[in-house]
Amino acid sequence: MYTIGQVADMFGLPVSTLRYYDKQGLFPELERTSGIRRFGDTELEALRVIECLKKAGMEIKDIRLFMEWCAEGPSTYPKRKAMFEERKAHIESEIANMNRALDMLKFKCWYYEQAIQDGNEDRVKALIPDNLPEEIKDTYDNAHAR
Amino acid sequence: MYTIGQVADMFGLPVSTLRYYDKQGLFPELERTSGIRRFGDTELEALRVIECLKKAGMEIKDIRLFMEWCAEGPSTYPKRKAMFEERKAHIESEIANMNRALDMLKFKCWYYEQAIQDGNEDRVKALIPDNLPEEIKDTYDNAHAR
DNA sequence: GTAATACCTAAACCTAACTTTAGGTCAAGG
DNA sequence: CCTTGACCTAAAGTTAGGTTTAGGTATTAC
Repeated sequence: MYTIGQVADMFGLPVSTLRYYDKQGLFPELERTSGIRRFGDTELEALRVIECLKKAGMEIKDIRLFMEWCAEGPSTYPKRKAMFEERKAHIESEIANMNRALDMLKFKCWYYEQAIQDGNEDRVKALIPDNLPEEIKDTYDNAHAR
Repeated sequence: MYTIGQVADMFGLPVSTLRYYDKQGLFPELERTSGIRRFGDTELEALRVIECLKKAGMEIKDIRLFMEWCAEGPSTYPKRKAMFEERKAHIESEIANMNRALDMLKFKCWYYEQAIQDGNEDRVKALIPDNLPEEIKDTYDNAHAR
């Protein structure tokens, strides 16, 4: 059994965050001795799950929901799977978006590299082909391939 | 020249958002006739830039900074490039993080798929190799490769 | 002539996930 | 005895990027 301060040190989290998680119902089994929180294995495991699911961009209310489903037993396997499938699809589309943004940024870096060399944007502007430079300028590769 | 409502329709943005951008100093050249905003080519171009940089996760204050640098001329090319380089590095590390989260989610989906088939988690738990199941369980591929 | 629109402002509200503050209990150390 | 430090609570504050509201003007439609 650990105090809140010990757990905070173990996980590198502020004490206030742990109290906040508790308030959000993320430690439903948490015990207290004369008002003081006592963190046991259940809570440490819960914290590991929380850290993991937060990395996947899950909101606290969803994490709580997931934990409730875990407590309910095997009948909630499909719900839990559906939650992760939905998260997976979401993350995949976010990754795709970020890759598009990344192409744009690569283009911008290349563009300013040229502009710095030339002292103006005239040549680099002329280099951009008119055919593909719409929104997402992955024009970088095109321009770069010259 | 367009009114705020026309621009809102053109970009599919709420009028309130355009007024908010204006308040944040994103249309420094914006003209008014008797109090009413008149959006010209400069502002439409600014909006295109804004949409583009927002997709790259840039904050409004950084977008404003970028626009100020653009107005200052060629001497700010290095600053602008540095800003994009920093963004690029940031996005790249975010993509790496999300790929790690994605591996975890794939594992979770696979895990619950097995659990649903078995009606319990006993077999699937036993399937997870002890060697690699630490934080980021890309164990999915390992377990799946059996 | 009045009702619906489109525009304007300032200021309050919203969400998420915390953090900070103010005020209080309790045990150990000097 | 009294100060320091760890714990507690409730409530207010923070941040970003808007959105909503309340209140006002001006034009157009019937």
